[in-house]
Amino acid sequence: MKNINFNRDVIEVVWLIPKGRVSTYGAIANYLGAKNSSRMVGWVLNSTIKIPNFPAHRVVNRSGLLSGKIHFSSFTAMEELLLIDGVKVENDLVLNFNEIFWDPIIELKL
DNA sequence: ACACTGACCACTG
DNA sequence: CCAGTGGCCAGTG
Repeated sequence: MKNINFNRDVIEVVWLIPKGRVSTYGAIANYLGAKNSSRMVGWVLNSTIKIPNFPAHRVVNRSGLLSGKIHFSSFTAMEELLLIDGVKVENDLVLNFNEIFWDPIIELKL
């Protein structure tokens, strides 16, 4: 696996997303210097389903849509996990997305 | 080697 | 706001 470093970095950043906040595929890719490779972030996340307590549910797409919900154990699992975090979801959309958006480029600023 | 598929996104008109 | 387009790159058949 050539991009093992990228995989590890994605996982590392997602672990840092605080409870009650959400980030996006693009923001994480951008932070890791893989600006146009947001698809790869989703690809990495797909391999994290086996990691216990991994907060993959805190990563949504750029419009706050739960585009990854179908990859969870059940179709409601992602939304339920977000509700536990205190994040309100309606129609697979994070309601106050702009306010709780966690951008690693800003939050983990050098 | 080729074509197609994505947990995506920025740009353009 | 919406549709089209192109870029990204690991897997899969």
